[in-house]
Amino acid sequence: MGHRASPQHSDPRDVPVETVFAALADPVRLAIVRQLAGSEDWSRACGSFDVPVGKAGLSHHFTVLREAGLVEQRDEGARRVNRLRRDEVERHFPGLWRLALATGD
Amino acid sequence: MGHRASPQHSDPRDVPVETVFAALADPVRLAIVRQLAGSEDWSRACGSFDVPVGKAGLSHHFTVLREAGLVEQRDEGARRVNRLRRDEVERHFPGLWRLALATGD
DNA sequence: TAGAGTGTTCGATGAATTGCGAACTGATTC
DNA sequence: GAATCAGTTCGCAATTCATCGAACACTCTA
Repeated sequence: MGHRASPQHSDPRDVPVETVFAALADPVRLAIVRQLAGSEDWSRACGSFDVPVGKAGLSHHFTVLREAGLVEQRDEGARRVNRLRRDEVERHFPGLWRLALATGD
Repeated sequence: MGHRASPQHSDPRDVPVETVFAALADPVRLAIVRQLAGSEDWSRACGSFDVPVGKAGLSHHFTVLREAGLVEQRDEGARRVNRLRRDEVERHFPGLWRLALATGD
């Protein structure tokens, strides 16, 4: 029977810019966001990212990204798949993706 | 005799974007930056900002802002005056000021 | 030169963050 | 149904961060 509780999301319009900056200030979360940016929407499960933390830490980082309004998650069978909220975030924080995703060469 | 040691600055081009995000993720530092943005260059001494921290904390926050390449400081007599590095930062992190200075209404 | 003003540094403290392993839930597969 | 896979939650240790008061250094003024 039971469903799994759907993850709780924030609307980017309700998120203060400090929260967005704090979310992206962590190297693990920035790596997640960058890998997500190079992937198709809903194509990546949480465990599929190349980051140096265990799954408990990973779960925490996705919570932070969700609450910052940067990532959306959806359950798909046993897996939880992700997408970057490209358009909503770009509308409310124009230029943020350009900054966050720049390689910094 | 003795001079006072000039503050040490980072070139915005050498600063990773995580560091910039971390600097701006703190509400006190964001308030400083916003007040600085509304002031003429070199017109504001460190102690002139309306933020709810003592001077020890204030000194720390200015160090963080300097090392993030966001603020420049210069000694002027007994006072240390500040300016926002508007152009250099805008060149290397285009759109950052627009994000950081937006009122979020 | 004594005092006031401005800002830095030090040491301590408390809070928040990050990380891990273990136990747990739900979904899939055998 | 049993084993497995994906992810969450809990409890804990380690680290970092923000903050304060006190002591210090430097500059200006009286």
